[in-house]
Amino acid sequence: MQFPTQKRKLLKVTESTIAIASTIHCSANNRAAEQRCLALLQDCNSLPKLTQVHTHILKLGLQNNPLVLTKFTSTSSDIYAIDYASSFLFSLESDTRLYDTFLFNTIIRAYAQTNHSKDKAICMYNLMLEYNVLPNKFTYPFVLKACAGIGNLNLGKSLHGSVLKFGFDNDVHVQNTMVHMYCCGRGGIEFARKVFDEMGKMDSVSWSAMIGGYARLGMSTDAVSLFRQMQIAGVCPDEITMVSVLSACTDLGALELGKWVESYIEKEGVQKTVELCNALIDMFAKCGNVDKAIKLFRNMEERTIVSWTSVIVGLAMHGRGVEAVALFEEMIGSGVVPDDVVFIGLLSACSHSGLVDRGRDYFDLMVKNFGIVPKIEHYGCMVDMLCRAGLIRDALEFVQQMPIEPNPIVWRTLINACRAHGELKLGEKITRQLIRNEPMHESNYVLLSNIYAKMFNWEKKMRIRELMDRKGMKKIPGSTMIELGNEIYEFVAGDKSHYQYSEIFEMVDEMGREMKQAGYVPTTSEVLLDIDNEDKEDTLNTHSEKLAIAFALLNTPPGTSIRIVKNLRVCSDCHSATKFVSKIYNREIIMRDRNRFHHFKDGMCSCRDFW
DNA sequence: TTAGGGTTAG
Repeated sequence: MQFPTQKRKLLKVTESTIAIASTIHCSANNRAAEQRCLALLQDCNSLPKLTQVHTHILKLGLQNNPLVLTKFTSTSSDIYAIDYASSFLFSLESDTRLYDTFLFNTIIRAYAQTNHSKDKAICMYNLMLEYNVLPNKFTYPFVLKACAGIGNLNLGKSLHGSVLKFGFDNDVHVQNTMVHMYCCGRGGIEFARKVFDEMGKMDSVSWSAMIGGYARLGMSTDAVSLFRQMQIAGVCPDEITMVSVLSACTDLGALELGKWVESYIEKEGVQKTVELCNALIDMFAKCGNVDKAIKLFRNMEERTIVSWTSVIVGLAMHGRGVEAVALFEEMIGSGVVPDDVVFIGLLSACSHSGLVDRGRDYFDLMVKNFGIVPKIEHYGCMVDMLCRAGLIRDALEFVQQMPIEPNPIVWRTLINACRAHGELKLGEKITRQLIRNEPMHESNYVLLSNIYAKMFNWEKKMRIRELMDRKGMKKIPGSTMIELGNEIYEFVAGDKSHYQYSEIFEMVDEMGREMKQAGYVPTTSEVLLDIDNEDKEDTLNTHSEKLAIAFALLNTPPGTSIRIVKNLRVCSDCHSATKFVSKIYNREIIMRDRNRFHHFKDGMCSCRDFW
């Protein structure tokens, strides 16, 4: 952060604005005019109004009036107004008596609330110290919030130092914002926890800040366990706490826990804000009960674009693309203006349901009718859609014609499709190029290794493995979670850590025998190791999905549904095996993988193999 | 005459 540069910028604005002002006759120190301007600013909530008042300020010669300028700054979130006001204030260097804590706080707050100029809040804070204006207990929540938005941990630590120096470390507002700030900085969660643990008295905001921090980072079990501690501590959670807890449930796929949270909300009378309803909808949709999500959505009195998006994305994940499209049309019909995010949901709905032509039409509609500039995510959806439909060459052509640089995610989508649809040479070529550009990303090597496995080229495959070992890279282990009773169990491949492991492995063997009788043929090319066929089958049999399903078959009543959550995409062998299990054992199996839901029933999967 | 925590995305 270069404060002097910032100051120069501010002064530049000042000069041009003074030039405008000097052309107008000024009647300075006009008390009545000041009052009039303040009154106008009171009712100033839009940019056109603000511009009008701006003209008044200049006409009346009030551009040097700190009261007017402070008000002008604080009423607007418009960066132009904030820059304008701060420029004038700091051009008055001759009269530094004007600079007080309140004035700085107002400007710091205004900058902290902007989307892209939070760094200016920090500049103003530095300027404040340079002018020897003392910060007070209100200054730090503003400046820490700005720092949270920037996500700069070192800056945060230095602000923490100032908080201690000025003695505001006992103020609960400052402490809470500090927890929040540390949660937002890369690698800051432990510092956040330290501040949190050392707090004397925590209120619901303190707990929410910490739980929310864990939830955002995907440390969902920590979020849930902290929520339990909050209850033990006797602090009453509010609707904001519940949003974070629900977000953690969503991440874990913990439907039972999510349902418990819902009943807790009802029982405790937690205010059901739009945001809380949205979080509930998202939880139900992503934990496998999209119908419940729809029901909640239909019962909402007020909906936001997030509500619509949550349901559309939910339907997309369940492969109910036609309904997602219908809901999108209903949304447009009801006058809601779509944003870029809802289009990502809509395009992914088309992708997961094989609606290629609809998807292409919506992409055009987005650009032509709604003026949304497609982001890489939208292009990614289109590539994914073409790939799933097996149109690899179309997808490649699409990528080559994209006006923006394809990111590695787009390339990996294409590579995966090449592998799945047997375009192995093309896949190998793209992957080699990708590895040259992104040599330290482990999944690129895994992709190449998978392609060689499919080519039965064990030698090249081994070389990739060795290369990964030399570079110290490891494959992310696949794991599957299952919720049973009040516990969440997690399995990894070949997992023997569970107390029931011998029964689970026996069950897996039994499943294998039954499946073979029913005609199941193991897809051995999915196995990444170079071993003979019999061992390969063995490795496939102990994939985390199969262990979790065996565990569920052992511990749940016959005929009941089984819900499992996989951290990566389900492998094609487990996908095929689960179809057989659903028929043989007469169980509905609902599997969420990294991309979508698979509802297995009677030997079929809802994804219709569009995965 | 000022303050803290939350939701949607391949």
